[in-house]
Amino acid sequence: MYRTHTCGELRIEHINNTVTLSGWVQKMRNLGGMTFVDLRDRYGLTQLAFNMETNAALCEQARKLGREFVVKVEGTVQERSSKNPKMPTGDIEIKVEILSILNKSVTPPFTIEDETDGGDELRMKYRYLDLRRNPVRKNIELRHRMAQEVRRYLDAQKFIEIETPVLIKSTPEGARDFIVPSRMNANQFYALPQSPQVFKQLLMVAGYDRYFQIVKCFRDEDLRADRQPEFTQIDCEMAFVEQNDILDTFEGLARHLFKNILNVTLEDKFPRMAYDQAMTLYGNDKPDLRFDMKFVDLTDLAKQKDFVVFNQAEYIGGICAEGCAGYSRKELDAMTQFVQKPQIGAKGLIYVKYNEDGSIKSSVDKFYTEEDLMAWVELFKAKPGDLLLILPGERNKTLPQLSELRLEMGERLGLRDRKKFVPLWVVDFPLLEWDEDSQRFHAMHHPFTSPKTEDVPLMETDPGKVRANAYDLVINGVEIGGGSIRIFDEDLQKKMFDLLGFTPEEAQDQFGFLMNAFKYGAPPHGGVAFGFDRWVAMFAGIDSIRDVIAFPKNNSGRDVMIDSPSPVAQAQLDELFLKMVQPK
RNA sequence: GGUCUGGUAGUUCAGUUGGUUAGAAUAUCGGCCUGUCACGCCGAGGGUCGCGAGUUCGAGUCUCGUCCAGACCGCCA
Repeated sequence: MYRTHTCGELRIEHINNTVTLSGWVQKMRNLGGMTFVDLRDRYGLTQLAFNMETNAALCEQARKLGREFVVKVEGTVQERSSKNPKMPTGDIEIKVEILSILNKSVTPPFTIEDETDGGDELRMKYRYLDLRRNPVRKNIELRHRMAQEVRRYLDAQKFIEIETPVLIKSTPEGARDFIVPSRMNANQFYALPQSPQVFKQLLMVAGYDRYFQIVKCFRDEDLRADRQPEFTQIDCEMAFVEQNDILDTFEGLARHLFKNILNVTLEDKFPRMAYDQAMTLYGNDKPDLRFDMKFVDLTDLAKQKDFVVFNQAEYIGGICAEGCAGYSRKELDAMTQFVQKPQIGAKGLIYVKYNEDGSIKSSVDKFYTEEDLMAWVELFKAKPGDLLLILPGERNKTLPQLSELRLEMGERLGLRDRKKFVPLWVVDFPLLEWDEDSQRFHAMHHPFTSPKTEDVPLMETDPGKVRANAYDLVINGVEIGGGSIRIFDEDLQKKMFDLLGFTPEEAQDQFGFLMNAFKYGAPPHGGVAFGFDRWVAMFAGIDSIRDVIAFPKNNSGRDVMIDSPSPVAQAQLDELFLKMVQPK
């Protein structure tokens, strides 16, 4: 037998018990006459004590252990003569009687400690060692508990978990597909799913009216800290529901997870905000509502004087940064540089200081009187001591720039508290967005999203104005999930494909199976998918989803541990009728 | 596809206007030490300065190219 207990469970009440423990050598402390060894497993640390006086041979053996050796010990639990209140097992130690080395270890390339000395790259290469560290293990365990709670909640709501295929068909819409060549079907390819979208809709047609799956999805696009080529969704679909039924059901899921994992009670009804309003007030379709700082539209008021920068601007908007009137020239310059970064791209930043003493100082004093500026201050509802930050320009460029500025100010003012959680449903997304490159409309959500009934006539006259029955769940400015009520009518779906620029033949070729299915009694249905990795990262209080994935890929989509992707043998290529081409 | 930052001991980093033998901490190894738990003390080994070219009497340092890593933009229905 390898163990009677884990390394995390022995306490003072186990004194005099004879126990067997197995684990890894975390640390050795050789004091000469005595040697202490910290033994580690998933559950904790237990101190092993060896004494030269009582058993010299055993103590000599213990001194030869190295970091990360795997050992089994048998011995007696004894009370420590000097206890360690920082450790759960700090009151006891094992007086070892038998020590067996189960496996040796070479010296690990970095220290297996909470604060490791290893850099990211090295820890990725030796991920199996990094996973031994507490902070990483905690994230993986958190992920497990969240997955279990998702299943518990959805099962109680009569959802059933159904697996869908991974080798499916490539479709032109959306992200780039990963493709898999077929050996048995020469020159034909499977694609890995970007999501199980069409399968879950087919399950609705099949009458499985509440489906879910915690499932891998694949998108061959460039990566970020919060994006991986393969990622996990909580994928859900319901039949015989309207938008509100879905929002209520999944608000329930969110509340369940927050309560059972973080012990955070969220409000009973999540606020809902139309997409247009989110863009106007926050310049962003996923506003962070942990703080207010709404945009104020200054366009009309500011255009009354001889200031050409404003008079030429389509839109002038600003935010009120509370208590920032005391900002120095240096701080204001830093803010200006922030909005001028290429990623943000504003030309400049205008400020108005509403000082504590009621006086006003601005960067546009030459063009506006104190009375003019006082009218701005009133429009912003600013208090003495506040600072107005204003950006002019094209509306659809300035709103996102102002959003970046708002988030930066929120950060500087400490308003983005990681312990605070503010959920929001953003609803009424546009059905389509115009794509300049291809000179056609793209589906903003996906091609199966239903337009709002009252907007259907606009599909003929002004497709860009059509709103969709689509919604995103946003928490703290992070898009946690999104979904829509689907089209379940064959004719409407055809019209949608037509708007997206598919010929009837192309639509039939790509999505014929779905439209055929709709001929056989498709129920009204809709669903939602949550980015599970992002949700776990948020609960873990971190920004990178890599830290909540056991074996993540790097920036370039490589797994540096197994070194993939990698070339394959010529014979494999031949079997698949593939030929290599040298990249330019 | 683009912008920016970085690459020096096993590891994390420092390295001055371009100038002697490239340092520190930690890890590793050896010695001492009977209550440590970031043990302590003494000592030792450990470097193609990512790679290639160039400028120079002289390059870790400057220039160009290249590879790798990270962040961001484009992209991601």
